[in-house]
Amino acid sequence: MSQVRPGARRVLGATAVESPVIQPRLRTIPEATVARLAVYLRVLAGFADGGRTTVSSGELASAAGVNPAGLRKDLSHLGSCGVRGVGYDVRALRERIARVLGAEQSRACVLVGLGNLGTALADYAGFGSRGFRFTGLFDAAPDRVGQRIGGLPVQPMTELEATVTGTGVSIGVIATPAEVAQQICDRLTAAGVRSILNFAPMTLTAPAGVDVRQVDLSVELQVLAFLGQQRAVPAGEVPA
Amino acid sequence: MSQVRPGARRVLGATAVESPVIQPRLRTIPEATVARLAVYLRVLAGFADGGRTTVSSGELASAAGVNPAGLRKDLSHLGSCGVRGVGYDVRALRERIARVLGAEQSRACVLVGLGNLGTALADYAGFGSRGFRFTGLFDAAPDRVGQRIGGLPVQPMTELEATVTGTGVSIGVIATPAEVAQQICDRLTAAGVRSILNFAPMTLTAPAGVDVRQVDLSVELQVLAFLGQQRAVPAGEVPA
DNA sequence: GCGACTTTGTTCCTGCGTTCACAAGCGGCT
DNA sequence: AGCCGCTTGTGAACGCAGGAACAAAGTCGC
Repeated sequence: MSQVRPGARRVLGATAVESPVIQPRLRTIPEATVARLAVYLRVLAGFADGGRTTVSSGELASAAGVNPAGLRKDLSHLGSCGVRGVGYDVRALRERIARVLGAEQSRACVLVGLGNLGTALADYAGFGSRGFRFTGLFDAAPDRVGQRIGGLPVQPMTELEATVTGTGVSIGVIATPAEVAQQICDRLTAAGVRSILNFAPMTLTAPAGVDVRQVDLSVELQVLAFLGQQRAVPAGEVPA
Repeated sequence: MSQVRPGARRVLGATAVESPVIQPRLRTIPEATVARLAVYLRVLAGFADGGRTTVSSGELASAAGVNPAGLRKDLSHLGSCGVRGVGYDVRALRERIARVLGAEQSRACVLVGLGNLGTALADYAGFGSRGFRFTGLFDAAPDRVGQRIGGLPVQPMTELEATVTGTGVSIGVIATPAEVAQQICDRLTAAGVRSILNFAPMTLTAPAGVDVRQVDLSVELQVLAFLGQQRAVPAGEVPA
């Protein structure tokens, strides 16, 4: 099971400018760990809803689909938070992870492109409960402008820059056709957006200092198809 | 990229049951390479549409957003296909990658759950052009049954097993609410589906031999938010 | 025909991620 | 109060991925 993973395997965090006296703790968290922390957060919400107050690493790992030892190592990156012999306090761990991921504060996002996928994203309840809120929806089609999706009106593309600079947007989401994705990316970065999530099947180029994450839904399907094919013909060579 | 993926970094392919005489070539392809091959395939389609007949590793790597050396290493997994001093033949390389990924043959898929996201997936043109076709759309809501989406009628859940066994479905896509995702997964696996792509924010458990890939859209956003936060406060410690 | 340039394919190496295994610490029971 | 069992946290080893550098090979120009 993999979360989309065609990504840079770079190590996150500060560039090791550590003052050795003040900061004995490591300040870098691997990207793979960050992605799993988000999953743990979701699983912990389920445990909390079920009334659990403590969980062991084994239970949590099972629910998240990972190795218990790896889960403990992931959690060790944010300091000791568990009690030996007992486990982890659900509430405290949730807050700790949320704080590290920055999910405690609401982050303003804009969404460009409200076709089927964009509409699904705007309506997706999972974003709001995880600290994200859309402050602007934009589309180039005149007949989409003015529609309300998820309680927010769709605005024309001309308003993009004003909304970005006016509402302190930190993340831009692109769900447009591939042909215009690069152009949207340019406008977003020019307006000051430094984090972009791209759903268009197109490799974006952005200035240094801008983080771009690519989600290509068909890539996931193709990896799955490869796995299935490999399983079907385990010893067969690719025909000439 | 990462597409989302906090995932197993397992090596795909046969379990090294190689007959040393017949098969001198390695039979395993790393999962990360498979994901990138799918991206190369998309980029190559763009070059072909532009009339190009040959490309160098540098051009291809630039268009795909990867390192040229890494690209050549990826391609070396499927045998020498380039000409030194010239580059790669666009057409031949496309066919080679498509064959390795199994994208040359049309694969039957079923899609369960036609909310906003499911509808977006059913309409997504990128699937059809990459060797995937939906042979069944299913939803539990009576008012959705009978609607035509992407030329296909939505069927009631009761028809799921019959369609799976009748049309030789190899991949099941789940886009339902999280509460029923596990139940759908159980029905799909019971009906013989051995590859599942899950968009519900819920960790699925499946029998051994079934490949499950998880795509959680909010995980991507949270990784992006973490990157942005890390950049904003490079020296700040998490407050107590 | 020959030399030089271009580009591939491979090899080495460094670093990260994952896993296993064990020591340390805490609660409960007697 | 002391012991036992359970769970965390960490240290070490292993395997994989990514990057750089180099040799092989083919083409273009003279």
